[in-house]
Amino acid sequence: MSPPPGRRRGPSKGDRREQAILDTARTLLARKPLAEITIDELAAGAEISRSSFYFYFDSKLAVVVALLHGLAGELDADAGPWLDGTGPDEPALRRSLTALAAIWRTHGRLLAGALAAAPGCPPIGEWRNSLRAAHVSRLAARIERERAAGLAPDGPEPHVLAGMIDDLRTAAFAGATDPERLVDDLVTVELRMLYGDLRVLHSPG
Amino acid sequence: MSPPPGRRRGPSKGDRREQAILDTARTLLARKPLAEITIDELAAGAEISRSSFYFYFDSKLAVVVALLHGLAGELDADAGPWLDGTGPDEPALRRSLTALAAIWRTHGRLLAGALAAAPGCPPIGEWRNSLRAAHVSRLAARIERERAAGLAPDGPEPHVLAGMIDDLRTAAFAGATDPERLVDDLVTVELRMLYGDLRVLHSPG
DNA sequence: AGACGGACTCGACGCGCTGTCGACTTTTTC
DNA sequence: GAAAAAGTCGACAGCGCGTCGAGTCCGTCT
Repeated sequence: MSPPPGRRRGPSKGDRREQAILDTARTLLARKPLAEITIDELAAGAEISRSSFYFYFDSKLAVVVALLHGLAGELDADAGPWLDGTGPDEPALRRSLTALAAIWRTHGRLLAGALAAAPGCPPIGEWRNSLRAAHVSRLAARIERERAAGLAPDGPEPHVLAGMIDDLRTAAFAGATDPERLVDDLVTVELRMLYGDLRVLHSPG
Repeated sequence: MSPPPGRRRGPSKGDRREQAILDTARTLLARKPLAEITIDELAAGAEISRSSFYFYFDSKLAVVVALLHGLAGELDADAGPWLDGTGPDEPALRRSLTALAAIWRTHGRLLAGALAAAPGCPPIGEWRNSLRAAHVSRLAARIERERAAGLAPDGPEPHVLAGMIDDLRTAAFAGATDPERLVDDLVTVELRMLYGDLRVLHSPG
């Protein structure tokens, strides 16, 4: 065949193998948790020997990192209008959370596995931290704006509150079998966390 | 020495060894995460060989389960007044959370390790689930009472909301280096989740 | 053509940790 | 003081990981 005419350099054999490993990982993850997947299986799926696997990736976790990087962009999808907006803009928040739920639906095992492996695997830990930090700092900025404008009540230091919201999302989605069903409740709860005021309630009498 | 006179049956040699394993586990856990602790170390700490360890426990996780059972009681400490009370009783909630924080301070590594091992280790998973279920159902009952009395606004189905609160606590404490410092913020946030009303806010003008 | 080098492949090895087995010693019991 | 129960251990087998060095394939340069 020799290098195809029109374009120089199609994907080399190695590139295709690397892809095959990634694909196999995705396929396996759809079927079982990360912890139960072995390098043998990954290699077998790509039709190479276990030792050849190491030519492409340093470890199973390195595969996960590669997979994760493919998701980095998607994870903020539709979050902009909410994070940059103002006021208890319920529809914007709902759109943001709906997009997140969709990701958790398709990549739940990957995300759950990554989260579980994060302590004890620096690269994954850093990935998680940087994502979390990005979200937290944007949300914290929003909280500050809202408070300064008198739109939101005082409360926990903005970064702390933002962190709690991020944690709540992660915990909720990680534990959910049906992410989309959580969205409405998450919307309500997050808005309360941000804007909820304890009005003194009418005790009976 | 022979069996001591007054009381029948002091702790047998085996009982003491078992204790020694448990103690070693506690000690090691104070120093490093569960995942980095090996059966060898546990056995060495109790001054027996690795194979003798298996006489006492089936696995490292079985030790964790034993440790966990010792905590089962403490984990509800001081939660009664809050869970059985009524209204946004901030002091009661604070006391409950303060007690929880203290447990996370002393047993954080154990709890974090257990949580990480829960998927993939049925006994630990069950332990976690039963604890969670107990808390969730008591809290959900409280939510129902409050709503029926017109003291709390409507919102997510009580069990779902209670679950979110439980998740939030776990995530927050698991990630914290200083659990006690979280208590005040958690109090604020939980009260908002339960009682927070979105009053329509004065837009400027 | 032929030599070179980089991309790629693999079997064999050593390691660390797990869990089991069977034989042995110690302690308890009657 | 003999039988049973409790406790102890070394040796072994298994699994999954990561490494090493030898070998093949393939395009390039001269």
